[in-house]
Amino acid sequence: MDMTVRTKEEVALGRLEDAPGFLLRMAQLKVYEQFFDQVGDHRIKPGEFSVLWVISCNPGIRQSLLGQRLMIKRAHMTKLIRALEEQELVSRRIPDADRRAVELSLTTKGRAAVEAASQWFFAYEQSLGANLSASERERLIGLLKKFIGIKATGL
Amino acid sequence: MDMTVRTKEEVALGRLEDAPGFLLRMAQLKVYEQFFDQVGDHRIKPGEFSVLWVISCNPGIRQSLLGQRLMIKRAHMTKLIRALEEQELVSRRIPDADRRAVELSLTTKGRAAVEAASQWFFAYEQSLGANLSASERERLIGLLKKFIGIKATGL
DNA sequence: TGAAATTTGTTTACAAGGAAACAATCTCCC
DNA sequence: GGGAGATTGTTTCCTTGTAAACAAATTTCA
Repeated sequence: MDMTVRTKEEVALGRLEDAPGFLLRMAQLKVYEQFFDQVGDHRIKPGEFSVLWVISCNPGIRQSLLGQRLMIKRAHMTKLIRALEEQELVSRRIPDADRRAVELSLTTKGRAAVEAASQWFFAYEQSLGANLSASERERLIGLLKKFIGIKATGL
Repeated sequence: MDMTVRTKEEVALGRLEDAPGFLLRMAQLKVYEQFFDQVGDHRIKPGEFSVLWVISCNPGIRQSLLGQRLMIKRAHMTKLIRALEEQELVSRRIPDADRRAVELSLTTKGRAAVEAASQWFFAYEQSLGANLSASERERLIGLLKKFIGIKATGL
């Protein structure tokens, strides 16, 4: 006799199976996996894209505010912005009103990069959740927005 | 006149606001933040707990299978298991049937640790999504399960 | 005013996690 | 049987992200 499990589907998860934190982690890992399958690695990564996108939506946004909104810690944001600056996608400006702060904008090259990347980025986002029906997908998006505290319109 | 945003809520996200991959990332970051606020850092981390828990649900499970189920890469699993072994929570056994493989079980100490940790772990999981109604929370759990490919019972 | 406390960003040192190359073992198929 | 190829786990190196200490500027408030 042999009690050991053999396939991934046979592995018992017990109560973990209904734990939202665990499920969110698994969902995010699956999304990342799908990203590398689909988009490959020779382009802007999702994290970088979100930073560029939000700067393009909010020109002159302060680094600290951008970090708060995207839940990126200050130390990491410094590195991200430096990397984007070295690629000449982002420009930094110290405002006179507060000389500790940094205001971020896209360069011309940065705007072009966001324009190009948003094509495949949103196509990839659209492809996520293909195993859900359209209404389930909408409902998931609405619930996630509410979960993280973005006003869920309608739902 | 001054066009710059000042508070987190004013930051425009544009189309990103409806991108499931982005929302999942934000949700997971929020969960992690809440974990450290609530549980503190002097205990087992969520990732470690999930490994211990799944071993306890599937005694003798092979390392590779555990990794597949929890979407943990082999290289990282090696480190995790070694750390747990050094804490004498997990024991490794090379089966005769396949001497490449490793079968994992909990030690007595490991079983006690899971028993104790599951108290606060599931309480913490229960506290997630407190800003959702009970039915919304259930629906979110069901949709996440379907999203990641665990059979969603009912929903 | 002017010292104490706060905010903003940077630096440094570290933890979590992944990719690629590797060694050992096992499976397949001639 | 025995080689080609696949699987399993480990090691090494690298990327991503965090924590803590710090410097500079700003705000608070006696």
